[in-house]
Amino acid sequence: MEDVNMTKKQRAAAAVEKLKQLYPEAICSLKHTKPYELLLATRLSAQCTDARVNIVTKTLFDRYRSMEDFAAADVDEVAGIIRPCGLFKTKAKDLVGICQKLLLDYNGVVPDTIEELIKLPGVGRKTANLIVGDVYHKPAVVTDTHLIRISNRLGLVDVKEPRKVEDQLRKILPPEESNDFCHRMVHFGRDTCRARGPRCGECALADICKSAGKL
DNA sequence: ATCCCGAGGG
DNA sequence: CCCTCTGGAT
Repeated sequence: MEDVNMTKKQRAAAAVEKLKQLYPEAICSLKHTKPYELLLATRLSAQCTDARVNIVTKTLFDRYRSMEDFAAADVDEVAGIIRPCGLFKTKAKDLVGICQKLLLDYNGVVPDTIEELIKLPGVGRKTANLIVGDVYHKPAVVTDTHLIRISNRLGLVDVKEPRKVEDQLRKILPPEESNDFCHRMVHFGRDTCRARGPRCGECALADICKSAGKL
């Protein structure tokens, strides 16, 4: 059974190892060929499955082949293409605005810090962390809905606000492990530790989980 | 009905 | 803190 005396750091270390076994490769499931494409795909992923984002970006990245193409794009036309992803008016404005600002203020290079990335329209800390981690291979904590839910269930954190979850996880995760850990948590959340109906009976982390058998 | 790898504005 | 943006899958 779960050891109630485990510290959060010990629990985190155990979760890191178990998830490595479950998901040897920590894959980002958003298809892309360039950093700015990953940035746009991540913006599209809000309230939308990655599978659908990948269907839409296949058409989108074929229609607009460069940052310059996006910067000059008609927002309504972009909105028409990305409609199935939801929130399409805001997202369309953001995609065009992101590329315009990248060209104007960053010489067409996607910035490598959270502080600069969140200055781009529609880019918050979740998206910024994903870019910092996946493109620049720096320590990142990608606080998507899965990470927040599972971190609370496991007992790694005791807060819901994305910013606080990020800060608490930074304190207990080895920096070199945090990015892959976040990717694995997403897969774990889809497969086992689901929002509703978590499959505790077949969960490999039940023995280190604060909520095992209580959901 | 509720959820999906959110962000911005009030 | 709250609300809104939004379509699609379950």
